[in-house]
Formats: sequence, C-alpha cells, structure tokens
Amino acid sequence: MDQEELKEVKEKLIESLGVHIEKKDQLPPLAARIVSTLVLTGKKGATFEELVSGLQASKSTISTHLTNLQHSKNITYYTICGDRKKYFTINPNGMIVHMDAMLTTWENEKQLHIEVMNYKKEINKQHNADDNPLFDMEFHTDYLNYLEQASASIKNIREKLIAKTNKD
Amino acid sequence: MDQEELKEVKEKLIESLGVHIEKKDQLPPLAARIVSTLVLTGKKGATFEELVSGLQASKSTISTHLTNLQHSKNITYYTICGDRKKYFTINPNGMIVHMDAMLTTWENEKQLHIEVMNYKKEINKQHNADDNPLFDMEFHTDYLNYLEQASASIKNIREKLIAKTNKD
DNA sequence: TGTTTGGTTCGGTAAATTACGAACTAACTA
DNA sequence: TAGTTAGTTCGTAATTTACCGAACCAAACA
Repeated sequence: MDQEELKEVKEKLIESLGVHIEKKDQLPPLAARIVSTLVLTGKKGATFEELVSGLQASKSTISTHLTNLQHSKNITYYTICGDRKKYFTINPNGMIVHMDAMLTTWENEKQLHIEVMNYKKEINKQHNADDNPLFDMEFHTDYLNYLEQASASIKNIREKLIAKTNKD
Repeated sequence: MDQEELKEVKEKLIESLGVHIEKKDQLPPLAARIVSTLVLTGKKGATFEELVSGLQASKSTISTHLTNLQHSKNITYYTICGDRKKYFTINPNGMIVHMDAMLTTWENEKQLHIEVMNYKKEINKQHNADDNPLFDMEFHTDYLNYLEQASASIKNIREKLIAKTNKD
C-alpha cells in the first residue's frame, strides 16, 4: 500500500470511527473526529495545529473541544522539553473511566427500579387481588438480575485490566 | 399511603425514570416520559388520551412519538373488543430487543477496531522498527477482549431470558 | 346525514446545539 | 521591542431538535 492509499484509508477510518464515537459517547461531531484522529495517531499524538488543518476546523472550535475532552477524561497530552506544543493522545485509562461510568449509571438504574417496584407493590397491596395483581414484578426482577450480572462481568474485566496496568 | 401521596410518588417517578431513559436510550424528553409512564402503568397500559392529559402535551407530539416508539420496538398496544381505543404498554420483549441492539453495536465496534488495527499494522510494517513500533496494539486488543467478554455475558443472560419466556 | 371519537399529517417556530471569526493573550525569539 | 507561535475567549451565525396548532381523516354513532 503506498502513501496515497494509506492517507485515504486513514481519512475514511477517521470518518467512520468518528460517526461511531459520536453516537456511542454522545459527543458533538467535531469532538468525535478529534477522538478518532487521536486513536489513529497512537502514542505519537497530534498537535493543536495538526488537528486544525487535518479536520479543517477553526482554532476556536478545536480549542473548546480539546478542553472539554480533557475534562471528561477522554484525552490527555504530553510535552517535549524545549517544545511549546502539546501532543494530545487518547487517555490510556479511558477504558477504565468508561467502565466506571457504565457501572455508576447501572447502579443508579438499579435504585430507580427498586423505587418503581416499591410503588407497584403499594398499589397491588391497596388493590388487594392476590390472584390477578395489577402489576407483576417480573420485568423488574428480570431487569435487576440482568444489571447485576452485567455489572459483575464488567467489574471482572475491569479488575483484570487494573492488574495488568499495574504490572507494567 | 393515601391516594394523594401515591399520585405524587408516581409523578416524581415518571420524571426521574424519564430523565434516566432519555439519556440511556437517546430519546427526546417527551418520548422518554411516555416510556416511563407506561412502565408505571404496567400491563393495564395507557391510552392516547391519558398520555395527552397526563403529560400535558399536544396530540400531535404524542402521536408522532408513539409511532416512533412502536417502530423502535420500545412499546406495543393491545385492544379490547368494542373499544376503539388502543392501550399502549411497554414491549414485554423490550429487554431482548435492547440486548440485541447492544450486541449489534458491539459487533460493529469490533469490526471498526479490527480495521484500525490493520491500518496500524500496515504503518508499523512500513516504518520498520521492530524494537519501537510507532503504534502498539495493546489498546485495541484489550478493547476487543473487553467487547468479547461483555458480549458473551450479555448473550448468556439473553439465552436464559428466552428460555424462561418460552417456558411460560 | 351530521356529529363525535380517536387519532394523523403538515407547516411553522422557539430553544438548544454546534461551529465560526475576530480580538485578545502569554511566552518565546530575533 | 517588534514579531511570531500557540493557543483562549466571547459574541454570533447556522443547524438541528422538539414541540405545537390547525387542518384533516376514517370509523362509529345518533
């Protein structure tokens, strides 16, 4: 594959990865494109100027998105002595951060389902028809089970990852 | 708990569940409120008119959201002979549908990561420095592993659910 | 036959989101 | 000290989203 082809492949990948990230992480289009270019530049990273020219966007837009992405822990940067530029890279802990976010939303979701169940139980009690209650709880108990198991497996994967990153 | 209190609890739950669903499923605010009221009305369901007055929204808005939610398999309805009204309920298979959606996005994500890896391998090959390659693949292999395991556990939960629903 | 019930469709709009350009700044450099 | 580099900040323009009202329609009913 020659340089021209590679460049084209890269651009296509920035676009398709970008679209995916945009939906998955609920990011504005350009923010997602920044993340996808950083994925494709690896540990070398990309500078502010490279992002501006590569994505054909204004300095202001790139600037604000970069600060937001740093705040949300999606990206970081490193510097080189005697070089004023910042080299932005995707945050190597990003996956852990992402898993943590997932776990807390699931925890929140569990709490909500429990509250809903309590409400439904109260209604059933007042309605007082044991043979055919107004609400059955199956949906919620199934869902809580699902959340419990999904959480457990994500926690498991998370632990393995932590152990590995501590090792090296 | 008396009727007044219960009604208040219900309204609070519609709101907090609604906010949660809105973010989780990327739905417009009112669509999410429809889903949360249907969760809270159980198998009895709610009619068009009840949703309009309960959520204080226009008929047109409720109508369009109801058709969209049906298309995305979030809700269904049943009818009663000699009654023209439709009684909308959350789709009992909703959880399965949701899991399936998750599995296909993860499948898509896997494919993307593989494409990115192929791009990076090509670059490394051309760069030709085995000791310190431009890209290392750890991030992607870790992520693919994560997706693989998460998919496996969801599939497992899914199978159990299917078996259970077939039983009754 | 006209009227009520149970909605649907379409055009428009207010509000939120996203990106932009111009002006500015802080640090370095010639 | 004038000029360049590497950005930031702020007001605004352009899009997109989310909702609404008015007009419309089909089935049932009186």
